Amino acid sequence: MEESKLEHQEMNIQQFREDLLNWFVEEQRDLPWRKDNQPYKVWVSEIMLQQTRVDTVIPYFERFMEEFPTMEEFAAADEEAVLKIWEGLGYYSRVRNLHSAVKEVVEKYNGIVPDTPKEISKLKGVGPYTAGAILSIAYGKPEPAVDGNVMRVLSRILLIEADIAKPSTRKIFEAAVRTLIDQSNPSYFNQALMELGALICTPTSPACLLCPVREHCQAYANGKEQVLPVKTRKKSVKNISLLSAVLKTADNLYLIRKRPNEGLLANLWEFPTMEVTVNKQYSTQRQALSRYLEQQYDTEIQLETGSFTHVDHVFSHLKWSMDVFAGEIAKTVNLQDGVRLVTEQELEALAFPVPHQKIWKAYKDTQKSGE
DNA sequence: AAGGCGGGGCT
DNA sequence: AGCCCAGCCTT
Repeated sequence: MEESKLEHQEMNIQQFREDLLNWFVEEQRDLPWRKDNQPYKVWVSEIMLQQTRVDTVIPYFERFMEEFPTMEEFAAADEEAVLKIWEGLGYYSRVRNLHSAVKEVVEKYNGIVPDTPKEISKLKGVGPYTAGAILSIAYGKPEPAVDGNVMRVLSRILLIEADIAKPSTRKIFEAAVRTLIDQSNPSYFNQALMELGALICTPTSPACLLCPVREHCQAYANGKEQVLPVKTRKKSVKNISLLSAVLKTADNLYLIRKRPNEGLLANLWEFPTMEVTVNKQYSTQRQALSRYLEQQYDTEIQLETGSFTHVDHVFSHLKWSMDVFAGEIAKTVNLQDGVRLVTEQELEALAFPVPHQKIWKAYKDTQKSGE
């Protein structure tokens, strides 16, 4: 910051705002959450957009608003419905926190989303970025909304070389935004910075020749747009080998279980699964899975000889490598808490993480081709 | 400050 | 095979 044009007052801030906003007025994308600025809609869209691309979010946002048009209706929903609407979107704690926070707004704030940084930041799942986004977009308040786009764009325009992977760096950019932000239209100013990051000032090969604020960009002037922002990289993911089973009773019911209420994929449903710690022989794996299932569910199980599918799935911090067996439950199951026997229709109405959706799809494909 | 927490689409 | 994405929470 010390060496930036911003502090030396060399930058024409008025002209920068005007160029940025004029571009946004002309070029902004037609997105479903831009039809109006209702705080509830802005809120839902901002939660969905955390670490998630616009194109991915669009259909989820449409379905969400169709199912839960008001905060009151969302607040009244049960958790299964809440998880189902989020199924496949990832980072499921987002929707658990959103549900909790919307209930709080309905109960304690008379259904009005708070409009101050202090109050809105207390809501679960509303961090510095989301607070600023809601306050500026829904309420027109001149608060910074610094996300990955904004840090990338401003690191280039202002030639800021701080490592954007560090949590503390965000404060530098918030300070910059407080100086730059257009007081008469903070909503468009914040959205324009993000839109510019998404459409022009992209992570690799930014389209500088099309950039509306190229004349204000210090990185472009110094040929540094390709080396900014500075970002240290994270280490690679851990591999985990799993064995799963699609188990069916003679009555065509499937055995599923609910994951623990915290941690990875909390409260989502899955097919019974065990982790394998060592690389064992094929038949031994099948035996290990069989023993695990019979002990776990106090029943007798006949697994088919070979696994019918293999599923690889990469998360942000680990990788699942799953071998999946089909089997029949020979005896009555002792149903513990969080374990259910369900029909196909019931199964498909519950929320499953994508790797287990892949298993189900592969299973149904084998049923189809096997007939 | 560092790591957990999804999933998909680029390069 | 990484990297990135309209981040937040816990430790």
